[in-house]
Amino acid sequence: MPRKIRLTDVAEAAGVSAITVSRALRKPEIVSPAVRERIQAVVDRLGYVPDPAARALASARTNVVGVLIPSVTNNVFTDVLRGIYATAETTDFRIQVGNTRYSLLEEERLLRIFLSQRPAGLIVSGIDQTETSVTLMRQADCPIVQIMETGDRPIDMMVGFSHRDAGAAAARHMIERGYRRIAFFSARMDPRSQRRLAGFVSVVKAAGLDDETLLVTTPRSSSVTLGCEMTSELLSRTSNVDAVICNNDDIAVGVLFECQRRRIAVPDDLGICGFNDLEMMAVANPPLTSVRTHREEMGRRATRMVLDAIAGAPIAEPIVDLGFEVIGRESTRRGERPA
Amino acid sequence: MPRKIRLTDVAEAAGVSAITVSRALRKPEIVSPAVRERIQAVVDRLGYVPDPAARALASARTNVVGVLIPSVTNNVFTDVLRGIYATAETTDFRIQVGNTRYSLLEEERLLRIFLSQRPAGLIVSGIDQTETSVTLMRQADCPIVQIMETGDRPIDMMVGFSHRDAGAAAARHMIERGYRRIAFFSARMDPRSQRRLAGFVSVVKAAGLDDETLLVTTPRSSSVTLGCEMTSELLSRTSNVDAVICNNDDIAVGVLFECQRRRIAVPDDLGICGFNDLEMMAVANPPLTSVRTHREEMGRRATRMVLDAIAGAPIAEPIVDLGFEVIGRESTRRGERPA
DNA sequence: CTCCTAAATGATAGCGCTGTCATTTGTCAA
DNA sequence: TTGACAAATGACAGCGCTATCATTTAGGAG
Repeated sequence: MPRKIRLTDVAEAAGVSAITVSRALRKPEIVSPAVRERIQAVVDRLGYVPDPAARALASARTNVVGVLIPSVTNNVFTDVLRGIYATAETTDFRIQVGNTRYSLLEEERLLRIFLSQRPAGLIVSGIDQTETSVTLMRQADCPIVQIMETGDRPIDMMVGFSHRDAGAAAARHMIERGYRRIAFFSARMDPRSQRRLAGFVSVVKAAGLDDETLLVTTPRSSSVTLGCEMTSELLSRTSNVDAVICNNDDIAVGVLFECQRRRIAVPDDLGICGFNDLEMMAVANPPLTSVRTHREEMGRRATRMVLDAIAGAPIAEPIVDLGFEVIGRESTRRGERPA
Repeated sequence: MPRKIRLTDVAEAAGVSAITVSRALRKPEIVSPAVRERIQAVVDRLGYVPDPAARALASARTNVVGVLIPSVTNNVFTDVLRGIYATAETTDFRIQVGNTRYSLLEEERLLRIFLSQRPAGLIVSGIDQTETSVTLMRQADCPIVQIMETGDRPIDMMVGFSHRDAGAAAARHMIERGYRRIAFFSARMDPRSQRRLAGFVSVVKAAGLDDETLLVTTPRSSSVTLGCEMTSELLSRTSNVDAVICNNDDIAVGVLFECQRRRIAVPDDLGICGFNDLEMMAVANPPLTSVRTHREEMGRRATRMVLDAIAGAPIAEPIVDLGFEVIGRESTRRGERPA
């Protein structure tokens, strides 16, 4: 293995000082074009790659953008991650993912570790950090974007949407489509799920349609299986229900499968609405209504905001609301019959 | 923001030299118990966290384990990732994921970047790296585990299973269950998909059941939608088919939805078999047969192998075959009728 | 020409830690 | 008590880069 090429090797070969090479690489515009090109040629010829550890030590700043998410398997976050990776991979910045497993304390622990490494930027999920976490982040001198939801009082920047509004919109959709006995299925009550539920509740209450027996929740994480089980549980409790809003698409698919098994007609006997609008919703049988969210775009946007802030660009919008759309499909297209 | 606590701060407070603190943290056993405890107390009190950049620079070795995977959204890899994160998060090592997007050249590029950072270890997907990548990895002086599949000639270590055997086993299962006109649906023909197809082909050929018109492939990435479309395509081409083996579970679910729409009876008119045995397969209607693979365990195992090797432990088994199981469910449980 | 200013380049000193070798301390046999 | 050897600890240099300040060069104005 040939000895590692260092900055000084490049400098020597190009006939300039080390610091000039350093500058040519980091801020080309402050080096004269002639020198810049000569250096670039040598860099290419020798295959020089800067040592990130040395850079970090000397500049007290790494090229790492930390990302804290609650799950590395949940579709919602992997979609966001894809957007983050896609945006970061054309730059010199590396993404480092921390998995908080829906624990605010684990988030705090990871935050400490990340911050001790002087990250270039940080992307964290949600707006419900612990007091300590918030303090840590306020003291941090790197750009920070909170993703997944919006709120007032951002730590620095935010990209997301209102989960409360989304839950309310789903409820309104069901009511407009003629459903009256609307159940709500929710797994893993993370803060965002709770806000969607709150939005749902506020709407059904206002319409005089609220009924606590129609709420099914569990701390287990969401899955298709869970959708089946929740359906069974609800139906064992009451048959007086004509629709289900699911806090996640996989639950909705589970409800659909269970309905098929029990020969419950969707959408006539039971309307189904999911959340996130995963790809499969459109091709299910029948196609399932869902609330579309913009997960990949959220990742892209958040990353761009961090990178812009690192570059010192002024932040036009510190809070970006990406919105959502209720995509009404056949699963909530009820025939004309008494409500 | 209080000044960062350094090693020397701890050393001073504990009344020892810096190097002793360094040793107490990295190799506690070579420091006397009394001193070790005194140092640990000071570390806790001051909240000292070592600077990874300085460590990396001084020791020419980072605490980063690089992971190269083709996709950050594909379920298969996110499950593996979960195993990797779970195993790594109890250690001082950080995971850094590189997304090759199924491109061997991108993989090579990322490999160069990763290796230039002197990673503690590397986990790469598959066994089909470019010549250059292989050379780079052979020259690297860190442990490397290839995951997802097995083969002879590992670069260093391997954890996976034989995709060819898995494809063959699925084919055998269908034949045993009485299917004779067995189609094969495959998206994104990555090397592993191709090997599963090859295993399938070898079995149907041996049984005299091979028919090229029953092969449906596409470079598009797999999805439920794709399963629907492939079903339509196949049926527009021929109706002489009694089963489908899908190279991915989401395709299988798509086939199921399309069958439901077309009122094709599963399993009597068409048997369906997926691959990976995602959670939803067991609760679909009817439950879908699939080939179960051990993705999370693969991630855990690979990470443990890397960590053990870093720690200098002898490698008991450099090649670990995790196997697979055909989980026969109702979707391939055909009633008694002429084949 | 000279002087002044800005642009370009360089010299120097670390960043916080660990590798290496040197020194001190402790233990035990003779 | 002494010497030999291992265990424990320390001194020092330097990993590869960049921040900071110093110096040189270029480009006009007068």
